[in-house]
Amino acid sequence: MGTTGRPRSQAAHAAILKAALRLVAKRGFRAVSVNEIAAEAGVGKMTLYRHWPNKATVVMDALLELIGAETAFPEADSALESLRRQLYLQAAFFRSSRGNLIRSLVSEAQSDPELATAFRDRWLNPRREGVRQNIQAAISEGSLRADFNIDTAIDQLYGSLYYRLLLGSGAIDEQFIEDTYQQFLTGHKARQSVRR
Amino acid sequence: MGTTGRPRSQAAHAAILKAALRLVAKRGFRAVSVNEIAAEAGVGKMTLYRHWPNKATVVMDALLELIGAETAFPEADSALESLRRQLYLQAAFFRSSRGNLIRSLVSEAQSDPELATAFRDRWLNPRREGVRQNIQAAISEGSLRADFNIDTAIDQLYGSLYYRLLLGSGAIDEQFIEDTYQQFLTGHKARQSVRR
Amino acid sequence: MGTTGRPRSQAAHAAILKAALRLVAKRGFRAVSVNEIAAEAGVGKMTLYRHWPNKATVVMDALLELIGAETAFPEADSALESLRRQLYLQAAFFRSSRGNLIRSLVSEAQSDPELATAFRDRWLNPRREGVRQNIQAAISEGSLRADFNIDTAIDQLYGSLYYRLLLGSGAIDEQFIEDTYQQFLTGHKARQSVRR
Amino acid sequence: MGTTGRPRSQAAHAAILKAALRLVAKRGFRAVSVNEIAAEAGVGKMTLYRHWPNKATVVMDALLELIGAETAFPEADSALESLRRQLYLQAAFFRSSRGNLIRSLVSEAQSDPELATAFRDRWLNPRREGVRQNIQAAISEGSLRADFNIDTAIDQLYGSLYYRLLLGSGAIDEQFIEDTYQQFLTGHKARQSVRR
DNA sequence: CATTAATCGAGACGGTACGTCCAGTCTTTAA
DNA sequence: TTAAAGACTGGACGTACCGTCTCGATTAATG
Repeated sequence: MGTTGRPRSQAAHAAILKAALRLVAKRGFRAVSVNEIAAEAGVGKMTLYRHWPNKATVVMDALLELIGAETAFPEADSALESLRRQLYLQAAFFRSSRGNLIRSLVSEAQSDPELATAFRDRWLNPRREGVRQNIQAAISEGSLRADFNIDTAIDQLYGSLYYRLLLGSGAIDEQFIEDTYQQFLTGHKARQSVRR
Repeated sequence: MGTTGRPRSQAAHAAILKAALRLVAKRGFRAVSVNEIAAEAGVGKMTLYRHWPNKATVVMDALLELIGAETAFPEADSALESLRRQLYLQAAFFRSSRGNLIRSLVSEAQSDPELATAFRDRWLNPRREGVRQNIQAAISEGSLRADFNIDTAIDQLYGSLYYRLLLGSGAIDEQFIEDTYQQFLTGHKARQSVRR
Repeated sequence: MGTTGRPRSQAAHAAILKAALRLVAKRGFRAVSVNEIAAEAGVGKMTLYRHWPNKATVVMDALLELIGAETAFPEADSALESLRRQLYLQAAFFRSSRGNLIRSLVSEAQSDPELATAFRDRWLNPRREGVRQNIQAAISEGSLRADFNIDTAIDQLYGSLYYRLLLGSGAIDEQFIEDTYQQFLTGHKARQSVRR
Repeated sequence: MGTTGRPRSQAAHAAILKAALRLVAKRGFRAVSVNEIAAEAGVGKMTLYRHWPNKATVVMDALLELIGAETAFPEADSALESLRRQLYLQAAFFRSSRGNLIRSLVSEAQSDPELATAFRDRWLNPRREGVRQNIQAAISEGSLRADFNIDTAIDQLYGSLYYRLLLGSGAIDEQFIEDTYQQFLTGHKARQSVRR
């Protein structure tokens, strides 16, 4: 009777994501074909398309499932310190070959509105939400002022990281991150003393 | 010496740039084919490929030759005011359909290192240089401090604009620009009073 | 082994041959593009190139698969009579629009050695072999002498048909065929009387 | 009358024909581009097109002007012997690399009716006329019968040469030519004794 | 001897076809 | 049923070459 071969499916799912991650991180989205991803995963092309509607979505999921946790908010003594450490984490991620996934997806999103929406909804906004909560915690802690537009602040904080990732105008190194963090702090810290 | 033979047609050159600009601004880079650009320009495909090595460089040149001057630095009473107005100008450009050229080129540059280099050398860096000179003028005028990394400051200033253009996380409206400018000012103004 | 995967579509194969035959017979080889053949067949260009390496081999196969049988040897009371009838058959074929296929292939073969070989091996030689066997049968029947070079005789017999097809120096009509046949007979018949 | 201006260069004319002959004989018509011919002749492409309307016509003229005389009728004691020697001459020409000119022109003529007409009118028919006159001389001399269709006889005589040239079914060697000549003789000689 | 006007070499032009490539869909056999 | 394999349609790409056009520079015959 016909209930065979199902457990293979999850293995295929994982293998495809892993292959996509590896190939795109190494060679970039455009240089990698769907056939290659399927072959690298030891899978038929149809299996890939049964799980995802197109190449971009595979890479999107690879990003979320395999390295989404890499940029989670680290624990720290204060909300501000947590924010700062996350900035360093994000920078390390952008510097690594995995930064290619972000570059690829942003690139494709320019001509694929659905991907753009998915990238915002599934990658960008969750991370922004984390930042927002952290900022609000810092406000509650009295470290930051309360009278600024948080969305704009987040754009200013992370915009320069994406800028350097996508435009390659400079290294995303510790000095750059520290300067960026300090600039954010200068603009938004509460009037009285803020440690560090 | 290349002094013989029929000279390259400036009319064809210009027609191709104009067609590329129009089509890419309207429909986006990927949706426009080289054939379409050539047809729209009333030109053979080989002529296009004789003038440029690929579609991306055509659009690059269209950006530089046709709208490069649009974002030049406007005159103003002070260096700071000039900087602020240029920010508004850039924002207006990004909001317009021509913003598609920037989105397209940054997108393609992710998989085309030569284009990436060309975009930095021919578009980004000249504009950054303008900003840098303006900032230095503002420092000379005593409006800004002198002890910060100018490159980093420029990335913070323009990074959020490119971020919103490419990620679509929010409108590049006047409020956003004003906030961004003020944040820059807060972080870098000279200790004593700065108007506006 | 090549036992997996979707098999090549016989329908596409047949549709391409039919389209090629129709278009080339009507308009000639050079005037027909690969795109047209594919479109007429309702097929993607890649399918055509997956089945054949170029336009010429498609037409070659169309000739062989669709009209190869048209010039088969007809039954007759004697070997000589069979030979004569085949000559008439070939002439009718050359006069028809399908003669364009032969003209096209011979034309292309002048600049395509592989095609030339294929045309000889797959079209010319099998037919020559048929003629040779027929001639040998006629020799056995005592209608023809046995002391002539058969290859040369075949060239003399069919050469003038191809000559008129390719050079257009005169009609390939019944009179011409009859004269050609009689000339062959005069030169090669057995010494004693052979009627017609 | 507009008889002023720089006269056309006879040197250029000759150089082009010579280049065309050399290149086409060596590499074939299709493999040689007009640019190459012009370059080889040390001439601009426009000069070539001012003298001839297209590539095929150049080669046609090269054939006629440079090697037309090669196949002229040789003197001989009898009309028949002259005919036979011309056959050997033609065969030698076909065997040489210059046979490529004939192959090229016949090939192109299949898709170029004007060229086909020109080839018949300027190459084929003059030679056929020579053969016809020779045959008629042989008839007058009493060596050949008078009751056959001369055009058909010519086709039979030369058809097999063109056949071997174009189809490559066998060598155009002395044996072949001799057999072909004898076959013609057998079919058309006068009833009484004919020498050789 | 200067003028004149068509020619010259060089090479860009419009147009058309070619053969390649890949995305996303479909179709077979095997398990 | 689902998987792997790979053929399918569709459409863009970049190349090649034809025959035409446009330069600045020649070159004979005319005036």
